[in-house]
Amino acid sequence: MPAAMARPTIIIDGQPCCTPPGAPTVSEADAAAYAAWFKALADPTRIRILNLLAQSSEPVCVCDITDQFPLGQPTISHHLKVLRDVRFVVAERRGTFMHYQVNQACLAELPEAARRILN
Amino acid sequence: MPAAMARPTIIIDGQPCCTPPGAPTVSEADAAAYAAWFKALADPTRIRILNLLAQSSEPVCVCDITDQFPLGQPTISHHLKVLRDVRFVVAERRGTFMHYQVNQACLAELPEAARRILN
DNA sequence: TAGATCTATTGACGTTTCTCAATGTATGCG
DNA sequence: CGCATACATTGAGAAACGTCAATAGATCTA
Repeated sequence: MPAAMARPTIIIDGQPCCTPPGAPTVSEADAAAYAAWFKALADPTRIRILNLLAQSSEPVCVCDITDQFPLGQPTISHHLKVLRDVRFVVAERRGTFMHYQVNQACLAELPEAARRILN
Repeated sequence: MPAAMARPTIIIDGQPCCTPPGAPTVSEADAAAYAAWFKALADPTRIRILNLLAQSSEPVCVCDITDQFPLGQPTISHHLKVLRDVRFVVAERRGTFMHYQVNQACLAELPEAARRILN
């Protein structure tokens, strides 16, 4: 609130500044965790990688993902690591191939997070 | 897909590499737009600012927001601008005060975006 | 008009992010 | 074993981000 005066005395246009809000209900730790989730989604390529994986009923190998983007294999591998770190995708080996698929369970927690933030 | 061989001939552990996925259904433009939304949420402070605003039935002035965080006023102002730019919050003047509130309509589009990405 | 207050903008600095080229690792095959 | 293939990691460079101090703009009051 404005530091200069005690609150109830501030009147502007017949209205007080505002009733002071309480502290956020989401803790700093939770906010950091949610931000990490959203950060993983904050890149167009990762959005489209998720979209591509979500369309396939079977796990998809890295080379087939790479084929769909004008980016090098290390870059795709980097994005997949970001998505893996927040568990939005899971990987499985088959021979020399790595097969990726979306982790529905983890992504399903997003709306619940949004609800907690906005409640 | 692997460049070295034609697909049907690849057999590893009795399994082909994988059936090639189609292109992403989300366009580059849409992915960029969604990424911009998530980017606005990809910071703990902005998460908590939204959370704070969502708790208040009335619009909240900047000074009352600033009071809740160990950050300077320009930094809070910057975060509010980021949230304004994607319309997650709206602002209104009352005298010298700016009053912010969440834009429920805009935030309500997020689950729909998630559905389109993961469909 | 002059001063005070609230908020926004600018410029700078360090950190993080995205991308690529080069290299490393793991697995399978001959 | 040695080679080939698929993927991961490292390091570097450019761009974007978060933060602050300083300044500017906008509005009210006297």
